[in-house]
Amino acid sequence: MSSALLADLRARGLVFQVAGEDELPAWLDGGSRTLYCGFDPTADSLHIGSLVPLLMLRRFQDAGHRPLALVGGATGLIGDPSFKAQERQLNTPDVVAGWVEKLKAQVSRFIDFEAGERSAEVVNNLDWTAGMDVLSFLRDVGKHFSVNAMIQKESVKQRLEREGAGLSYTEFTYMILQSYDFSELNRRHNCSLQIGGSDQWGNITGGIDLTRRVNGEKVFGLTMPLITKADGTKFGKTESGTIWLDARRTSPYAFYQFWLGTADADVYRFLKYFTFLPVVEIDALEQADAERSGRPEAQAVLAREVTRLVHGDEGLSAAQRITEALFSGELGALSAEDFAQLRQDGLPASTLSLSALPDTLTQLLTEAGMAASGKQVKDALGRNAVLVNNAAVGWDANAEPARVFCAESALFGRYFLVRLGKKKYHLFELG
RNA sequence: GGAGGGGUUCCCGAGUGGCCAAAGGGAUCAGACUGUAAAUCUGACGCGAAAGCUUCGGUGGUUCGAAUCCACCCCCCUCCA
Repeated sequence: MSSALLADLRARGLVFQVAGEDELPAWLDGGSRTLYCGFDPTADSLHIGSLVPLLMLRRFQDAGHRPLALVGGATGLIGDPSFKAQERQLNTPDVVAGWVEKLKAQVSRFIDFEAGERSAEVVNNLDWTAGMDVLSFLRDVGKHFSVNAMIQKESVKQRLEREGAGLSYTEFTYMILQSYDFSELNRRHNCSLQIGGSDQWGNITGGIDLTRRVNGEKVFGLTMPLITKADGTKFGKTESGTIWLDARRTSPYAFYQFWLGTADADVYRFLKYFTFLPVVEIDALEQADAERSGRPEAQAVLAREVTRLVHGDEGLSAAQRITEALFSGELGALSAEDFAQLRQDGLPASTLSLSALPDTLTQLLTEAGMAASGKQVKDALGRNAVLVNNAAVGWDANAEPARVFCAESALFGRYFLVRLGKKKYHLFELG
């Protein structure tokens, strides 16, 4: 059963490095095992960078194992230096504690807590570090670590070698804390496998070594590859910033759109990473797309699957509803109820008062958040890239917002759907 | 504690008295071409509709004029102790 899991993970390209490679398949096949992955609270929500590990926990659970999601209430107070170019600023304990609670809830949506023996659990490393005193830490944990070995780790090397950067003792200690987590989870929960992103390799092997020394236990590690894009730009960022898992930060519609915009060169790989679709199905889809000319179907499948995983069926249908309405080019087909629904569904929207319009369109659209500055709106207006209810508006109208936004041209007497560029929409409702 | 090197517009990085709102690259935004893809080409890119206003770690100073010179302060890095 479980060596089948490993084979599938490999086929998906999800296995980057394995510690204990020779024995891992047999160990997994030998029964229901406990594994963990850590998520540090660096914000009040995880972003899609955490999606691969989260789904990985689920993949293991579906294969009969027991996942622990560790939320780093302690490590989040320290900051992981791994492959970070600079020292990070510390957040206050109460802020981190608040984020821990948010992440707990978020993480919980991806794993099953009602699965009998393989039921998932959320743990917090603050539980076993908060009460520890410095001397115990130094004598019982720190003594097992060789600084000579620690400074050899790739993850901190650039910080140690690079001119203009540095590494505080605090962040340097991060590795020890995370290693201690592994040994504690091994002791408390018989957890014997840690998974994480490839940047976590140094921390994971540190934990493996410590667990062997203090518990005398052989434990395993597995890392997933860094998600890259074919064009070399960073995955997970877009014009409007990070793609978050929290619907309040990134609406299901924006989330769906993000995946829909995946490049052809990346989409089949992403399907393997981010969905539970069988590899053979994905390969078949790739084949079909290649044989057909024109637009591939893969992006739509990817967007649908991932949006459903993160936002559920409701989030998905809201996202699809908006997408359909906006990109079908048939605004006329929308009813007044549809507009109300779009706003409900998370289409960026705001209320407009005809009697209190700003002096210029640039002001109006900038304030609505459609562009970062008036210059961008100006540029768009000058290129006929602003459409109000599907009618192009030119730069000459900039000083006369009242001409564009008048009661007569409002759809259903109250709606203005403004499009800036190809993809940015904003709904104004008279109020 | 000592010596040296740094802090420039989102990032990297030029700029050492006026020609600097500040080269170049990246990112980003818009246009063309397309398939809400990529690549390519074009334009924008401190704020402002404009007049104009505000920037080069901070505070003062020199000067007709300072990112550039001076003083003090803050922060970072390297080496020595």
